Amino acid sequence: MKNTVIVITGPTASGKSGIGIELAKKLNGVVVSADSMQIYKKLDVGTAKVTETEADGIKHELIDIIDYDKNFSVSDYKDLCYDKLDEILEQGKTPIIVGGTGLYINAVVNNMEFNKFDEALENEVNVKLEDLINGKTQDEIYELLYSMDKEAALKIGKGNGKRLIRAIKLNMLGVEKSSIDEKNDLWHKNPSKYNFLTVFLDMPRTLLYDRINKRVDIMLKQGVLEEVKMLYPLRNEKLTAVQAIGYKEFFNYLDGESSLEECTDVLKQKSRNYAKRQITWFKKLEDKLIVDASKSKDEIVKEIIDRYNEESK
RNA sequence: GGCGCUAUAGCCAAGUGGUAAGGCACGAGUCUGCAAAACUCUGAUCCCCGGUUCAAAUCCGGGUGGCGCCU
Repeated sequence: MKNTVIVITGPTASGKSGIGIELAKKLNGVVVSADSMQIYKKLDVGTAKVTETEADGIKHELIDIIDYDKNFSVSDYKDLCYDKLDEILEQGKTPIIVGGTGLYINAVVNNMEFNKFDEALENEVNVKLEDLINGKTQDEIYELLYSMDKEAALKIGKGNGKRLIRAIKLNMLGVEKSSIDEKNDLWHKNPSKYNFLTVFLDMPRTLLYDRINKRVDIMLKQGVLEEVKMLYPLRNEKLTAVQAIGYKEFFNYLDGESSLEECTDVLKQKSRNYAKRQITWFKKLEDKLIVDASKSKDEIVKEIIDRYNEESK
């Protein structure tokens, strides 16, 4: 019989962390984070990491696993996550995945399979790709992909440079993106060795936006700016951590171009925008338990545990 | 009280006679290795009334609201 793994998702500020901890207390659980920014060390306040007090003795995995000047990918995440799940299950504990990164959740829940490439080959391709793309306009890059893999180009569209380049790279590595897409629909559930109980914490949009705004104010009081200053020297590097919401919005303030208040408003705005994108993602998850996150923590936890007991019978 | 300026989508805003640019927000959505990223889609007949004209957001008169100045 498959082990049941609880997955708590929801937009930023919907209360995921707190629910995860409560569940872990009741189910002898360990929290496994599914957050593309909390994996970075030292980005604490801005990414709303759980504090030691909040964790209250509950172990959290896949947080602080990498330096912020390094890059990381979904594929890495999925492998690490499955390892952790096994480790926790072996100890007879309950793994509880908690996080808001849609792609990461999807990779785990739908057991997405990523191609493995030889590292040397990949490095070689990276260099060639650089030459190939250098100086080209986006339209030209689109044409290039169109000549290699028409279907993929049409699907991605002219505007999305990032994905066009990725598809070209895949092609150079000997894989047609369009053929992968055919085989592995992003939303197709590949069976995995786990039974996932996916929970989506939902609440009225206005309430959520209000909570987000308030949380930003709290982050400021907790000293995000210190972390912003730490990241500031790296602002022009191509690093994942630099794009985290909660930091880049204050770079203009440090440059002296905007006031602190203006930057704070921008951050609130960006956080709200992000929450909306997250919701779009989670709405599409299959077989999920939708819980009204504006209810009390106890009620929410009870609802989830009832369902959990039912599923793990 | 007088004089001047102004009134375009939720907000900012272009357009000064031929039938409403753009940006942001909101909403909807895409997503297979940077994903807290990147990208796509979606909205108004132009404050009100009257006039001039084949034709007005665009000109004229009046009204109303806002802004500024003056006494």
